[in-house]
Amino acid sequence: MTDLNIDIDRDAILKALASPVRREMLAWLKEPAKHFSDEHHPLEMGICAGQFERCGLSQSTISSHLSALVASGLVTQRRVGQWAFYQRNEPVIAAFRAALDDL
Amino acid sequence: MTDLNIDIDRDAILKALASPVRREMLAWLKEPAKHFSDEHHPLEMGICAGQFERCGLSQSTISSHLSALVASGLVTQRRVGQWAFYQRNEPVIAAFRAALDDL
DNA sequence: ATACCTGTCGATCCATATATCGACCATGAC
DNA sequence: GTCATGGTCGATATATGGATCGACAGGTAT
Repeated sequence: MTDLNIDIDRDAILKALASPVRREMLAWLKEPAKHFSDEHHPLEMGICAGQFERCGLSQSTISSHLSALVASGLVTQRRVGQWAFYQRNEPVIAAFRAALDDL
Repeated sequence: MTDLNIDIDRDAILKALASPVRREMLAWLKEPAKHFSDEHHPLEMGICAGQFERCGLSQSTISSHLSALVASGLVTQRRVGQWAFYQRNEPVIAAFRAALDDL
């Protein structure tokens, strides 16, 4: 089972979750196969930043949303060459959910 | 079986084979697993250009040898992002060997 | 009204692997 | 000798995805 005692940054996480766009991104990452189909990269690597352009926002806006998610710890980034792949960080998400009980 | 009637560029091929460096590169590509170990890319994609730096030549020299091999048709190039992967073009090699009988 | 924060954009910057360029040297043909 | 050719180099250019920057608009608090 996952460790719920990871130290998380509640502030950054809540700030990250404060935007509908970022919440939707996080949801997309939950089921990559359902929302993305990248013929160029296997899904196991995570979702390539460019794939998010489907949401209609500009590259720069997407990049900043993604970096907010990464900064919060909710999402991890993996760089491969010129690409950046993103995945949910489930342990952090679980720990955050657990921490909400202390509210 | 492979088709030996592919039209090949004898001139370019012989020019490519005229250099010991290029012949060695071609030989390395024959057994990728034996000569290369790239933890970053699966061997099935071919050999990444950067891997050839082991031969001690400069990047620019390597690049020009590789492009001569590609131009000759003996080798194929596959671009993936900022990388270029190379593989032997066995059908062309076979056709060339067959064509040598007409000398 | 002013100040502040967030989201957004276009433009620009950065990082990286590869490609091209210009110069030099050695060799062989003439 | 002169010339052309091929290999080599360092320096520079290219390409591309992503990151950062500066400006602007809308909302909210004071």
